Amino acid sequence: MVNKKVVARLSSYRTALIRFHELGFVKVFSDTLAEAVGATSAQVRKDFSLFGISGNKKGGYQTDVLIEKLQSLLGKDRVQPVLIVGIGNIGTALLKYRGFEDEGIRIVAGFDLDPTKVNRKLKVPILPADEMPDFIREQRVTIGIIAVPDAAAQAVCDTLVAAGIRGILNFAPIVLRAEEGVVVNNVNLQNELENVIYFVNTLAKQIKGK
Amino acid sequence: MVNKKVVARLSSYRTALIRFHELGFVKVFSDTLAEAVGATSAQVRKDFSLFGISGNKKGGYQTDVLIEKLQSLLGKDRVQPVLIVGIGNIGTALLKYRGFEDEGIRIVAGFDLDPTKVNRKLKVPILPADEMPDFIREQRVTIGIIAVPDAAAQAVCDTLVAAGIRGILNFAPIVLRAEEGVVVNNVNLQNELENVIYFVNTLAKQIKGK
DNA sequence: TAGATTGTTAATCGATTAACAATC
DNA sequence: TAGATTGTTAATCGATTAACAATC
Repeated sequence: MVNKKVVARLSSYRTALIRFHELGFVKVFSDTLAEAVGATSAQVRKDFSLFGISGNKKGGYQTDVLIEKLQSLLGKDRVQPVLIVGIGNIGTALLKYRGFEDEGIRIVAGFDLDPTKVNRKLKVPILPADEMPDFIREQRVTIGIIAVPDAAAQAVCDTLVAAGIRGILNFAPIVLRAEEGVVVNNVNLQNELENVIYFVNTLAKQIKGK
Repeated sequence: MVNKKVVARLSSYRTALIRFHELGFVKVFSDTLAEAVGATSAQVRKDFSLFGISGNKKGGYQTDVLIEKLQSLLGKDRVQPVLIVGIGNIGTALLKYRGFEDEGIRIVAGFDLDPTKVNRKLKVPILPADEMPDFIREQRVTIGIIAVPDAAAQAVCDTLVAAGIRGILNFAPIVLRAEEGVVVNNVNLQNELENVIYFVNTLAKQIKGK
């Protein structure tokens, strides 16, 4: 069954493979790939078989063919327009991040309630929040990033979905409710950091306890 | 067994509980909490029992007591010093993010190779990369955030660990190798977005296919 | 008390890994 | 051919959920 975790691994395989390809590898074994992404070779083969990707018995996988297949699975064969709501710290960082463009992800606009942030002349324009629904409909954008304060996040989510957004990457630390058929992925940086802190402290205690 | 996922849920419970507390809730049921974080009530109770947190049969959990316990588990009872390596887009966003301070996370310094980014006069100073090891040792920092380009990430990781860092939040899209006892959490924003794109595209195809 | 909720055990579900036949 | 690697099935492992006795 295809779930979030499997697709995340596909992304990792892809990143690693591109690196291998740049290093001149023409073929790659499940073993090598597994090592690069921190998985097992069985898992690599299992994942591939799930998507009908096959290699050569004894010969491994042909790097370029494999990359091609992953590209297509991950929608890299065409440009994916994405918009960002909330031009604060995170929103700005993502807006400026040059790496997306190479990866077929195009940030098409930013939106913010604060009129002083609006700037239509930028290559990626920052527009007033109330222009969002029309923009989404006209440009047929289906993916959005929410980087607003948590109190505003659900309302933004509702507006996005009503206008036609089908997938959301959410940085606000709340569980967004959206209708069936809308994909929501959450990134909670504070929790991630807390997680690290927890394990560092627990390990430190364990060592002391010995 | 305590794993990353359980601790991530503790963080979510905590966030939700603080919200409940602000709304004046004196007690909360496993049911209510589950709903707020998108889990099941059985899971909430299971998680709590794992950490020896108990409530009152019939009476649920006392909000303030519960928050207190989670705070202590998650290391919120003291300030956690954290440093950031790589003052690019993400690094800058995290450096500026005001929310950490309220959460007991103090960004104590940023580090970058680029001398034009160095600025010792800021409240959170940005220092040259080569001062990192001494800084870590002198200030006894144990948590670091890596926000450098992927080609530099492993070297930065090695330097951090050698100087005494025990936990890393890594934004570079590679698997970092670190000795046993060092905690590494990865945040791969590109993969997260790719994930959303994948499912949006697959769902769209499914609907068309019908 | 009767009803509701916890805490925990057992059952289920899902994901990962081991193993090995097929085969290049 | 002999050796190595894939592709897949079965076994294992771990996490989630269901269920229910205890009890407030």
